[in-house]
Amino acid sequence: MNVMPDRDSKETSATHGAYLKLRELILTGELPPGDKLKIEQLRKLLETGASPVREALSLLTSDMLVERIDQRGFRAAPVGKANFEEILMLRCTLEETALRASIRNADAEWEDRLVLRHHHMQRAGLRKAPDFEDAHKAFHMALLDNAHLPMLERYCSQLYDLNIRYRYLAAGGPSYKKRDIAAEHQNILDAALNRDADAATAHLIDHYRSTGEYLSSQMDG
Amino acid sequence: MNVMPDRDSKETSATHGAYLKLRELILTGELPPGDKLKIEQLRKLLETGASPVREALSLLTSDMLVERIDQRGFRAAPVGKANFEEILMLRCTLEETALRASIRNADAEWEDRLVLRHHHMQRAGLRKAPDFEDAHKAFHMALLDNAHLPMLERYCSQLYDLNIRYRYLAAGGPSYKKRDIAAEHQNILDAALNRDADAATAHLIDHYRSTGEYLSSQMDG
DNA sequence: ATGTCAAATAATATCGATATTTTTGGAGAG
DNA sequence: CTCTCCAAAAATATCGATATTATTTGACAT
Repeated sequence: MNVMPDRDSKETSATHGAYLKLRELILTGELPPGDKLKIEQLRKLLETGASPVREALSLLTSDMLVERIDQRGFRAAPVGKANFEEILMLRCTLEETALRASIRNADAEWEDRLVLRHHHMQRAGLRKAPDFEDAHKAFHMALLDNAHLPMLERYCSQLYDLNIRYRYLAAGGPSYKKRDIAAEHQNILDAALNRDADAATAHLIDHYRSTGEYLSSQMDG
Repeated sequence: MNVMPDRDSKETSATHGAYLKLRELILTGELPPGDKLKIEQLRKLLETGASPVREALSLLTSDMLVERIDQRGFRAAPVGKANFEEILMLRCTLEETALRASIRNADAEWEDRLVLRHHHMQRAGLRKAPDFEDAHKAFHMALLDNAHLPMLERYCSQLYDLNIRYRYLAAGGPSYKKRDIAAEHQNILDAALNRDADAATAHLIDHYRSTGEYLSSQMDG
């Protein structure tokens, strides 16, 4: 009658599962940019039907990680220097807007959230934990989420993910230079807690520009 | 060698057809905000199968016109004053960025395109043609497309569509005050042709803010 | 009356199979 | 030897049906 004693705590949807798995594969470069994504091949890889795979791919086009060519299937989104630089530029513009709005709405709960996220990120970083990537994103998104601007947050989250992809492609992993990144994060955090919007955005943008230049130099030119 | 006297502009895909039709229905308010979008109901309305409907709805979530609730189907995205104001703010920020980049790349071909789009929009407006809406969007997008920043263009296009929706919801049609809108468009065009980025963005933002305030006043508060 | 629970109903998510379309490979003509 | 065209193969898009999950209904006890 039924299949398994399934643990109800988790998300039980073939489509959503396929979405998360495919997203991971594309972000890490295991499905390389420009590659044709054949339904049958993915169906076997993810051990599910064709319908969930198709829907997951459709959802990934929203995130600009997959391109859909009508009547000709799907492919992993291509990469390039121009694309990378557009992402960098948009992140600077949009995250500055979001961060300033967040600081404008600053309150005690937000500060608590920031401190906590920062702490978790530090812990994960020191232990080289595999969830450092998640903690890093959580900290950055926490900086922005007090703006209460859901569409802007969505854009920033999308762009963040697209940027992760370039990090993996450039370095083969999340092991980009961790030297003074801790200090940069600390500067952003301190400025945000001081509610100094100018300093916070300056530090944030410097943070992006410096890692951006490092990645950009590694690309083709 | 070739196929048929069939125009290549014709899109032969049930999914894409359903996408265009559903998009239209949501933008014009025929499928009202918050409404549950039942597959079976849409399947009959669009005279197609369930798979194309599902995929079209998935694609519309990218455009933020449809919300997907896992295991509980789809619904037309809700509306609200906060949402409208976020759209307005994002449009001002993003279109300013794009317009400045467009002007930075200004050349003769772009100027020609602008003049042409503006002319077509005027013609359609005077004749109250039903394609004024399309011509209006084409003019506004032409202002931005010389930036050669595809993601930014995509965001602007999405936000433009979301704004159309509020116009229809507020007025029951595209008949918002046409009084001095022609003059506003002329000002934007002239400034762009003069490659005066400051003036062009100022006029563009004024244009959005004034129609924005009109719509905002009509909403709930 | 009212709140709870289980059966009935309705809708979604998924599967397997088929129809269409694109791509591939090779034979024949120039 | 190259190009064109047609048949074979592969892949996509779509359909119809089923299994799963959410929602409603109504009986029953409090």
